Amino acid sequence: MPVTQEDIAQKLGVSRVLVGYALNGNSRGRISPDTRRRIQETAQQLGYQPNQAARALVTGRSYQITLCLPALGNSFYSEIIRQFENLTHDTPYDLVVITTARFQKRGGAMAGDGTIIYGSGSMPVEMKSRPAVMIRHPKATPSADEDLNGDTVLLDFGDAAEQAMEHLIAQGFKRITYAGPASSMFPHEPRYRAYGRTMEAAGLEQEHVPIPISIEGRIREQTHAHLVQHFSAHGFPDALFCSNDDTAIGAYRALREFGKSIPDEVAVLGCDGISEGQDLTPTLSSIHLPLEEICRTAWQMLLARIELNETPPQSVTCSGHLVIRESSLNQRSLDQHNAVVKPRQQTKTKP
Amino acid sequence: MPVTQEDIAQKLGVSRVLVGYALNGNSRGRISPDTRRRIQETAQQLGYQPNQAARALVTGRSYQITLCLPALGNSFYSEIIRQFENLTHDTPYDLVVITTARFQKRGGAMAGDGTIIYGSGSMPVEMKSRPAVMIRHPKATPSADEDLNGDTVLLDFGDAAEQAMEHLIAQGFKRITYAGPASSMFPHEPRYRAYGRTMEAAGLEQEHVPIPISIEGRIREQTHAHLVQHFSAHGFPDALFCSNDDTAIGAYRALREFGKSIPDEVAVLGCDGISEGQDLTPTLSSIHLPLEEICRTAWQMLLARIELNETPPQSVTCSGHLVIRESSLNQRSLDQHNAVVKPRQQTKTKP
DNA sequence: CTGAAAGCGCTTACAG
DNA sequence: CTGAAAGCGCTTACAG
Repeated sequence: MPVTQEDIAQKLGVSRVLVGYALNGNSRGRISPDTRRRIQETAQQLGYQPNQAARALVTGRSYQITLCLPALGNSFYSEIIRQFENLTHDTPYDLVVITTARFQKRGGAMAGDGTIIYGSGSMPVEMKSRPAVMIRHPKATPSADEDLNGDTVLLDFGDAAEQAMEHLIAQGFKRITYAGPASSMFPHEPRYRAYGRTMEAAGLEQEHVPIPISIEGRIREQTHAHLVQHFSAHGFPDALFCSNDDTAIGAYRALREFGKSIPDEVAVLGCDGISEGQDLTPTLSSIHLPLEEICRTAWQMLLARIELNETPPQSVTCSGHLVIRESSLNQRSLDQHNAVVKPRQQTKTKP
Repeated sequence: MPVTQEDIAQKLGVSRVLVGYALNGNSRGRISPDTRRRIQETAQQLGYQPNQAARALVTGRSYQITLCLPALGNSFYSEIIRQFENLTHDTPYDLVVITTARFQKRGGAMAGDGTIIYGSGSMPVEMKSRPAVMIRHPKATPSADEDLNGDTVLLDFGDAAEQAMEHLIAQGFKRITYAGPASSMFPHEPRYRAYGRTMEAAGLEQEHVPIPISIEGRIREQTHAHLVQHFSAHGFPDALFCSNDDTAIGAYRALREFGKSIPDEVAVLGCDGISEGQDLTPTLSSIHLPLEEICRTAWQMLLARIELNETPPQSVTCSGHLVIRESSLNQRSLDQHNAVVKPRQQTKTKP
């Protein structure tokens, strides 16, 4: 059985309240230094650990923040966990990581002082009374976004997605395919919309490949499997515009399996800007999200909400920006790019 | 203010205990179906959420498992989180993710029902009384490993590391360098030891590159920076034996920057077997850890320990195995490998 | 079928 | 400088 303050009090023959004061130390001069020392020593020696549940019950604070993610099969989510873990560093908060599915099954009944929800859905009703902030993409309709029901960090891919598509078109690619989870294919979705508009403006034919994603698995594996089938049946596009980087990586796998080289035969452009992109060959062009800023903003909003629940719900928008690397370039651009970025590689001698 | 059972009881004019019974449902026929229904409806309508702290205090169970990791800057740790997240699926447990540094600062005072600690250190004294399992590498001395002070999943790289080194030597590489965090360089460390023994047996000169790692950063970035300096000063080895895959990926970056092609000019072999390895070019040879098995074993040990604290501490060993992909092959092996693994790529036409 | 009581371990205001 | 009391919200045995 764990040691309690009571145990320490009995052993020392003092009241159990005194022990509490001595251990927490916030009692200006109420306790003689000697008594305090004796109590602390005994606590140490008995291996006393405060019961967090009891403390949370009486203070109303657990010092836990729940981080609710759609799944863990996408690298991007790992980077989010890492960001929030960093943000806890100089705070007393711990991170409880949970999937959206479980969170909903639980009806939002969490032990934490607040919740950060990443996802495209809307805030669960249960959360409205508790501190929470959503990080999400725009909803199906613009009007739905106006309906703020809590603090929100809105992810905006719109401009960057247009730029990405214009870049692809400027490279001379004609058959450009949009690939991604089916959930990223609805009219108001910024990437989907940018794709549709630019393709139409350029007079090009659209081609959508919705990837069936099961939430337990890894996106890149599911994408790989699906694209292999798709390519077999429909041949290869000039370029692939992927709604996230894991999809793009799945596409790399599939294309490599067919012996198609990237980007000369098929160009690929991703979205999210996971750091793994720069370790791929070729390096992955992508729409980068300012992840550090996004997470820091959400964190600060949540902490403010926990401290004082007065202010009206806020919404902050964070925009992605296009980062062009190798995977989306035509042959000429690629040569130029290499001349600038990798002068040393030019001197490489093939055996 | 959150709604309590008391609020429901008052609104309905029943005792507050009755509400508790009605809501938890484990009172065989003690409550009339009608009353129960009314209570449940009111709870719903008031937005009642059980107070987890109160529940934990009285039951002595928080249904939280603390997962303690050295840091989050290594991809391998993300895969570990993912494994444990999967393991929680059909259980009532949530995962609290915490770094070792914080865990120690806290003196191990965690809210959870049990703790899983990944790392090479020893079990903190404070944990000995509470359910915990360590996943770790062998310690500095074999005798220290005998001293079981808790349930342990021991990671064994020994045989696989010998095989890896023999493979590298068989490929004809002479100057083989051992690179990795300084923490992976002590005499009894299986990889370090295997390296030393095989190099000595082959009459080759040893070369160690300890990478200075700060725990907040990402291993691959720190490795990259350090290896660029190292290569500038000492030139290039024939092969790099890295004590983890993130180090290997950092090496990829550095080598690429010098225009060195892998594996023809410098071969690379990693350790851990993160899934990202197969998306690299060339695909990464590595010592794969059976991560799913490791985590499942730790999870089951911990759950058993939480349910019944009787059995003596157990230790299970999980062994890594060598997976040879492209990055560690000499030119001839690589050609053979490609002929077998990627027949379609042979027909690829370079523009 | 229902109610009143005890207690989990802690913190915090209050009285000496 | 120290002690006794109240109460956080819940669960669980027990008495009607």
